[in-house]
Amino acid sequence: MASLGELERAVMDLLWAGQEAATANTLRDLLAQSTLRQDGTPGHQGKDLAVTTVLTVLSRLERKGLVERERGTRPHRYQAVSSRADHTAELMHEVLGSAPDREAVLARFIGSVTDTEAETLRKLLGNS
Amino acid sequence: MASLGELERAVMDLLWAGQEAATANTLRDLLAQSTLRQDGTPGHQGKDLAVTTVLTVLSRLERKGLVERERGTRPHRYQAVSSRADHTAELMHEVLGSAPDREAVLARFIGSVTDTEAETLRKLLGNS
DNA sequence: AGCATCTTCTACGTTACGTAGAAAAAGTAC
DNA sequence: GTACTTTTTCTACGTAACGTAGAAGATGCT
Repeated sequence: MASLGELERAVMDLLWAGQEAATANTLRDLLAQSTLRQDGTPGHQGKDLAVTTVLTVLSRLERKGLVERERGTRPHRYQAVSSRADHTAELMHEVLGSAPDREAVLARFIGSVTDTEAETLRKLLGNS
Repeated sequence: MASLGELERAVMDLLWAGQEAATANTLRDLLAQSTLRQDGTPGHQGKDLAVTTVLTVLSRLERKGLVERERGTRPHRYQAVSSRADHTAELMHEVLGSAPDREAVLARFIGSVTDTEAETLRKLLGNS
């Protein structure tokens, strides 16, 4: 239950970016603007989608357990179930768990981590 | 370029398990036996597949850059391009890289790592 | 009751994957 | 080098996920 489609991903990115729950219409509007990230990387191209398209995607994301919907409010509001960091970390664990030789995988993983990241990891592992 | 299908995965597992390059026929035979892992987890059900099926999958894996084929020998021989550990670690990096807030992801990741793994990581990060 | 808004249903095109037969290519045995 | 065997390539079909959206149904305001 790992991979997201392009649009699904774009929607999740928006939900993760905004802190509050959003409506399908809001999301549709946001998706219409081409999003450039701070680093200049193009997040996704501005697509002019029908609201129903967004709703379909949201339903699918809900079914996948990534999105939660408030059915009480009139335009339903949607929000990510877990933060992007949580979700991504979970994914990483899934990937790690897919191999029987986890230690070996970790070794390779650490081998190609940036210096900064290594430093972060040391701190996180609580040893000076 | 991350996800593999069930059969593709089974084939990769066999290639990763065996050290030598294998032929499609060998793989077909191996796939015919239900594989149980040491921990009792069922690796995959023994499926009696046509050789052409295996060949198709191998071609696709080659196209994806996961498998290398020796065209010189008569029954072509196939082998994994990188070890499972390498491949998995690479995947983990891909996942990690998919988030803008890598540090945050790492924090969550470390947060749910087993004690043994944490120990391994400390050693790997080379600080006592 | 009628209208505007929102949601659900249904649907179609595309692509990945599991699966394999038909046909082509390559090597083997006379 | 012709016939046979083995192997590979081509082509193809069914299924499922995803992008996409119209039609129809539900909900609420006036």
